[in-house]
Amino acid sequence: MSIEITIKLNKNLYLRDPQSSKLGQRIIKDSIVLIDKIGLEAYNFKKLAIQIGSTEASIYRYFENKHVLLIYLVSWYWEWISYLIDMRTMNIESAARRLKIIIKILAHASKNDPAISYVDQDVLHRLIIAEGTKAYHTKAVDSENQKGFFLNYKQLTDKIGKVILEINPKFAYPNALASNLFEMANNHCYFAQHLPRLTDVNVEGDDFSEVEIMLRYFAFTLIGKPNEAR
Amino acid sequence: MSIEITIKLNKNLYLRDPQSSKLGQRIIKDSIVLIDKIGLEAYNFKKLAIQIGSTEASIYRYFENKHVLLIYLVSWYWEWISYLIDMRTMNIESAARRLKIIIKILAHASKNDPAISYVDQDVLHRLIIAEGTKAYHTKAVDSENQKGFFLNYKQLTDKIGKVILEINPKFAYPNALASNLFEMANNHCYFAQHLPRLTDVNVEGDDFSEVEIMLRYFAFTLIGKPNEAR
DNA sequence: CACAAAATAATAGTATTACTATTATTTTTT
DNA sequence: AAAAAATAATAGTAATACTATTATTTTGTG
Repeated sequence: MSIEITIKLNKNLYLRDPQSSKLGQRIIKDSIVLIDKIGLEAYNFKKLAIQIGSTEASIYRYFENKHVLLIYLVSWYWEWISYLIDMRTMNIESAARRLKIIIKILAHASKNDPAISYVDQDVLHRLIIAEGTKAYHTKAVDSENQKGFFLNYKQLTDKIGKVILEINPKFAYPNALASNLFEMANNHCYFAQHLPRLTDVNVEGDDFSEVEIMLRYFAFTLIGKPNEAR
Repeated sequence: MSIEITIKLNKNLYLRDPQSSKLGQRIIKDSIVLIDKIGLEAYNFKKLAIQIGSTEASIYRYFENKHVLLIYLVSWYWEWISYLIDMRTMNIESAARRLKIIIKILAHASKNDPAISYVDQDVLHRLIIAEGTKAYHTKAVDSENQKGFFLNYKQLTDKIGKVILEINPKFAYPNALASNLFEMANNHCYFAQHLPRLTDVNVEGDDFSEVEIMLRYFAFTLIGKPNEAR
């Protein structure tokens, strides 16, 4: 017996719910692994079909195309981070302490949560770092936004922004700082590994603690409670 | 009579120097316009060839593929920003004043400089905002990095980082802040226009002054000279 | 200015990609 | 056990991302 947590996403993101069947779950699971392995540009439904022993046509009955599938994966990540924040900040009075926990989650994306078996969260984290922003950097942002494709990111930003405002109700840029912490977390993990001159932090293996420390310094210095900065 | 400024880029970025011929210059000029218009994904050398009344094969003699061409355009932008920084901060003693000028340049990417006729800088700025990060978010980052494809970004980061250190030699994250100011400038222009809930700034038309004010606030608060923050 | 060399254009062709359609087979539901 | 739904197998199309070949035009040099 075990608890399965299911992340529910906007119905516009898929044609058939991939969580509702074995094949659907394999599409998600193996897409994450395959995109991580060969990159979004080289990835396609043909290769995925071969990987999971199915056919292109069957995959197309779940997702319109690989771009929407990417948005599905990214949304899944946004929603999962949101869930982790709720779990781990529950019952904590101090907003500053809650923000520290949030920053830890953003930087480490946490180790695999066995409650969600059909997604390898570490690999997904790598994928988000490498390909995440492509989800919303597209000519169709506005129409996709109208369909609610980016709602999970907005809600996550709201959530973090509200904690920031709790710490300092006069802070002028709660949402900008919130989304920037998310973007920075991903960017500086990537920079440390591939373009180290663009950052000052080191990442050894999957130890992102320097990123976490930097984000904490940035956040608390900006919000203006210097005594909380450590 | 007039002065023409030419931006020289890493020779690995092209097969034949596009600045050396009419056709090459049209490839650059029209690529910027076409990518801005239809987006990087829909853009290809066939459409570009039709646009400039040439052929695919001719374009392939200048650039290996559209990805490398994108890196060329982004490098051009990085180098141009570097040039603008040099020009406009020349002879200014105060590092803080120099940083303010840098932030203004990052946010506005300046209006068209008639000294460079074959690139529409406003359109290029839009392109960088929308597609810029795709240049280095690719499976081949490491090998492309070795070929020096991202040198201009690193040099720009260095340059800004040094000014930051001049203001506060004890600041621990000069390069991270530098690259983050660059990324934030682009991101928040984009967010304000397409995903406003991810930011707190407004952008009306091409007036990015709120982005500039926010970046100034972030930078000077972090660097730690609060009296300079305005 | 004439000729060689280089660049470009025209044309054609290939393998892969991003799909759609049709029908057969298997699985699920009732 | 029959009906409905999902999947697999197969085939096909238009577009993409190139490469190759040859003809034509432009440019550079003696």
